[in-house]
Amino acid sequence: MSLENIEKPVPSDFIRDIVAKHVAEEKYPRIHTRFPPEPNGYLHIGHAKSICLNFGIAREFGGICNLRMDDTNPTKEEIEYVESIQTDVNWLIGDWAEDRLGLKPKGKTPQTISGDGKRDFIQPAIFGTSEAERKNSTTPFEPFYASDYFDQIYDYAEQLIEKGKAFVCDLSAADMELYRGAPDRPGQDSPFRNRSAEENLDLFQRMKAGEFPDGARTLRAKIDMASSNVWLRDPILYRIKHAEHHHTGAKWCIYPMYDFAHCLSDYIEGVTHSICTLEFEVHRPLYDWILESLHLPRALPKQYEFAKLIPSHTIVSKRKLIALVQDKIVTGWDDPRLPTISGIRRRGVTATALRNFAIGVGVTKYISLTDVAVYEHAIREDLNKRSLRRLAVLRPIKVVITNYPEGKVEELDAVNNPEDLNAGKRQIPFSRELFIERDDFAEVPPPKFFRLKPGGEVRLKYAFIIKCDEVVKDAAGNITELRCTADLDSKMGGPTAGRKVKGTIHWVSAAHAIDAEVRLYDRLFTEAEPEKDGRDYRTVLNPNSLEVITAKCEPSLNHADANERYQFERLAYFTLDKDSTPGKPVFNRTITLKDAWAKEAQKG
RNA sequence: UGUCCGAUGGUGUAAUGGUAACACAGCGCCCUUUGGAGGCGUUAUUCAUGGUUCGAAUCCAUGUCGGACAGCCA
Repeated sequence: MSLENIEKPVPSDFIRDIVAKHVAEEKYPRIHTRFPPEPNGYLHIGHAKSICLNFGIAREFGGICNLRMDDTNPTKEEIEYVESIQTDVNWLIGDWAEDRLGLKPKGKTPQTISGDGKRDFIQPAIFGTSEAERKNSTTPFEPFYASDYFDQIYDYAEQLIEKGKAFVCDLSAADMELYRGAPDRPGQDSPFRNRSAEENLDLFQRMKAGEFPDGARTLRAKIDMASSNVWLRDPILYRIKHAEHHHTGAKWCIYPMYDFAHCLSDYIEGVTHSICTLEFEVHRPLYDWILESLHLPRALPKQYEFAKLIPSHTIVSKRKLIALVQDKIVTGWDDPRLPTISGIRRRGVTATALRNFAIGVGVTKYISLTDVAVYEHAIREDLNKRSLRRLAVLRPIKVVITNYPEGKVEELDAVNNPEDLNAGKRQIPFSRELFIERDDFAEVPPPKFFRLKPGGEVRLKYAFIIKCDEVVKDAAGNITELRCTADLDSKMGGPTAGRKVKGTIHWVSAAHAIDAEVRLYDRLFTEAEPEKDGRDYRTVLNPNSLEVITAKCEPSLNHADANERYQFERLAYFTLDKDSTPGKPVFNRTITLKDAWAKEAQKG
């Protein structure tokens, strides 16, 4: 079984309970969910939860999950985002749910079916393929687009007008706000509410034909201006926007609103369970009203809502993320400190780890703050199992082994991954002059310091036990070199190999070490809730969220593989960054190892 | 002073009228050629009040607190 396929027990939550019940009742021929982002920004960790929920359900119940661009507002959406969304979704679902991904042949628009003298629109999904198969296929696939249904949605709007359930309204935006009332105060009917179906049809067609400027008129549902639910107070279905659309070009100058387009898109695609976040709870009656008013021939989709993921020590709102990029607080959408999926990926977090986290937080209707420590645990748990161990010294100090011959080099065996012996071994060169970590030596050791100290002994990982004989300093009193003697019998297999010394430290041979740029990433914010009580998140930025250093690495790291994950022993997990060039590797620190000594040292 | 939704250890979730459990975090111990990983142990929980019931985290009522909703955004 591959690492990717090691999964936690199947989760259970209130939505899955509902789905399981529907499966038992055979309510639908097949469970069909969808993940419907608006292509107006990059996907982030919150979307990851939604992706895992929707694809997870498809996977557990033998269903399909469509990827759909919810692109009904041309002024906010761009192709760049459409592409990044596809990349991120494919990466996240990987071989976990790739065969549940519902797509369609490129360019395909809904079929029209006539039965009982009634039109019906259907946009079926193709699924059951792997990403590799799709790439090699002669027929290109693409995600679904709400904008592919503009003709059908327009048709539905006319049907509503004919039924007397929608009207063209000439109220200005300001007047409409006045007429809407407030949550605790009823609204008033629009003076245009009782236009005839013929007049409405004519006006709506002229809206489509481009006769009116932006904002001049809207198409509104005729529901109830006195409803306690503001979303039922004759909500806008269509607005005029003379704007080019990234997918439909200049074809339209009227665009449906989210509420009108979404439920109908779900219906056209045969979605059974339309899962969204809690803020849409109050929209649900409208979702149902539109579908029921149209008297559609097939089973209607139902909307279910869950609480979105709010991770601590970060921000997730699209607007704020854009600000971080624009203010150059981070380097771009894929900055490894960002909670965007592209940033998370670049940081070195695996799709498996992100999924385990996103699934592990559970699905409820309670709005909670998820401690970033839970996320970090999921990353470490995954990386511990898969990462290749390597020796690297971040902040070097020179050590000379005085009883080791000058010019001698020996290759020592080192295990690649103690958690997976199949990962094999490699050899590391050892010689007279080494680098060890500055923090691993203390001239005046604090209590419980297990590392190198004057007159003390420590184990060099995979090598000898050494003893510090002399501390060499420059004129300013800075330590420049440690002179040590090795117990030459103490290496693996040697007579004194079993000798117990309290500490084991990492090292590299000075002559053989390669330099690598290492980017040490940390949390972007120092506070769990950067914007708590309306505070400006800029006041709680972590000044140390990125530190760039040059590290001394064992030679094998010259051939580091971008698809691998590495643990620099005793330090942290790293992955190769895309900025690497041949001979000049750049490593990103994904997450530190747990550091029990740091905790202990803090107590003292 | 409207409608809807919610409340279980420090945090996040489970228990679907029948012993309040799991994970993270914390603390302690064991083990360790990573102060990692692993193992063992431990601290700590049902918003309040009333009701129904043999029995309530679960059902009902009232209250308290928190959230969502008044874009021609999604």
